[in-house]
Amino acid sequence: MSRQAAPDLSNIENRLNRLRQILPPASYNAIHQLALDMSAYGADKSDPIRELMALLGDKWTTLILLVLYSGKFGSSDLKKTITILAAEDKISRRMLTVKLRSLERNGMVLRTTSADIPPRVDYELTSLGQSFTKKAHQTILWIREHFEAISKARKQFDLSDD
Amino acid sequence: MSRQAAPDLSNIENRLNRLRQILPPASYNAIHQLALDMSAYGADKSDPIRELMALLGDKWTTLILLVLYSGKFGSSDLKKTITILAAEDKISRRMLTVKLRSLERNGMVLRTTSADIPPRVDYELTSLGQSFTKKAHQTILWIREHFEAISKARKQFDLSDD
DNA sequence: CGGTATCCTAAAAGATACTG
DNA sequence: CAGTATCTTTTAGGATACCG
Repeated sequence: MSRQAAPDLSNIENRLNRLRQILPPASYNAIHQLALDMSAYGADKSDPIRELMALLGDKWTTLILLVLYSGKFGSSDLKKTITILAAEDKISRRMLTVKLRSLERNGMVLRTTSADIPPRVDYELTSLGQSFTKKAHQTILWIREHFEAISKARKQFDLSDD
Repeated sequence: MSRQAAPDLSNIENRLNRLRQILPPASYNAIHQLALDMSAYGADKSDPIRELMALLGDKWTTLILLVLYSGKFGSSDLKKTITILAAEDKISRRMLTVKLRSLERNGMVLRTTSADIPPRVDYELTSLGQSFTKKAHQTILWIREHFEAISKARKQFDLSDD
């Protein structure tokens, strides 16, 4: 349970005190550890938690990660494979580059260029990226497993309320 | 390993065939099961996988879920608590409503209104929502645990490239 | 071709005012 | 005060043309 890099402790204490003032004791006790866990979840968009969660939630990143989880890909094959998996919703070259760069910057993807003719660019996951992708995959499998319950809730909501 | 609600099997077969044509056998074999897992990851934005991943990735939903994980909250306390945890970046009433509605529609949140004076509205997680929140929490803890590696990768990237 | 820069559109999030 | 409706701002994503 390493909680390294605990940022700005006095600020956290301050926030915990304010929570204690407004919440009933039961809620406060329940939220105490959570508040510590979330202490890095800040307003700053470049905060790793915010940025990586945003990546997982955007239109393409998760798909890119999952494809790369099956091995090293050249740019062209990567693009084609993603398009097929995404049910023919083509990823633009720009978006592919933008998302790969974010992943590379966060240590998830390794980009290798060869000076051959024609020049070749390959992408693969780092071990960090593989571990991250496993987490994403687990979440997706959870959603698939609960498909039915979710669909049922949607139907109920759409009928009763609107 | 329930894989219920397998959608549009012929379409999946079709896509698998096209993947086999463009990929080297090793990549194709590695991606086979993945392609099945992702077969529901479609262009349709209301697809549960896309929608729920997008929720986890947006600015407020994960925070809302984690707060509600500690119990039932009235709307006002929920708003205050989120603001404190989000380092004083206030959530607007509109965004709180929008995100809670999405969660309610997907079966994650239960909303109860009492006709008292003054009227009171409470939000709490369903058991589905609790399970979903655990997954989100695990991902966040993963990111916290790998904070250092991520920061290091960022510094390296920012130095070398720009 | 792979990547980037520029421009444009669409969607998310915030501000504000209104309703009950 | 809880929620919604409307308007504005910001950002993600796509189209296209250009550079290596």
